[in-house]
Amino acid sequence: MFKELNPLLHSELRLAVMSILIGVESADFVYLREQTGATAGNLSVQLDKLAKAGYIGIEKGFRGKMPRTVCRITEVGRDAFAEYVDALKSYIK
Amino acid sequence: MFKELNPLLHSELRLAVMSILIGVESADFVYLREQTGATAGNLSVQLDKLAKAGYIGIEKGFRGKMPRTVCRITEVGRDAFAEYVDALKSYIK
DNA sequence: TAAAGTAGTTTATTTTATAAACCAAATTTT
DNA sequence: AAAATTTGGTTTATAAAATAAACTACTTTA
Repeated sequence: MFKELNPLLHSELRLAVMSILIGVESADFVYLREQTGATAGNLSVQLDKLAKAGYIGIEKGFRGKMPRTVCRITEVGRDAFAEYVDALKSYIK
Repeated sequence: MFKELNPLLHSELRLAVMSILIGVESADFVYLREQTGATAGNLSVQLDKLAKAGYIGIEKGFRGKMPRTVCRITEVGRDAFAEYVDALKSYIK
């Protein structure tokens, strides 16, 4: 009757991050923080979880002299997101 | 950009319960437990939360000699569900 | 009448989310 | 050129949530 909701994606902030990343080539930490309105600490933790699941890739580098964290969705992440959206539909229609 | 997800509805079990109740006149505890696959303890706790928020009404009575708990969605619950679904769309499309 | 089943509730444990505190380097102010 | 502030984060502590396990109360069956 109801499909299971991937608990990693069933979280407001992680879902927002994935929602942004699915629509862009890449996005950096500051952009994600601004768009989601999350605190840096919370964002840092949630990005780690997504990365550990292989849903996103994280590259740490520098823009000039300042550190810069760039995130990108992976194919695995894209699939998981699609499946999550599909599962959601069993609840909302 | 992203609408806030009502945390009371952003829970797999509570969402499943609301999803069932929105489509029927009423449903009893056992039916909800069977349809959702939840444990009785978990269901009991989550129904309480929905009731305290005024999203569902709970009537306790008897069917013959056995206790029977009947749940029904309220107008407030219906509205909250609709708003939640609308908010979700800001993440998944 | 003892054992097992039904319909739940309460309590305890685990997991999760979030905020607060912190760090290192860069930039700005005085 | 120190001192203070800002930037870009991470780590740690706390609060909240989900879940399971244990329990209660009553009923049915053997």
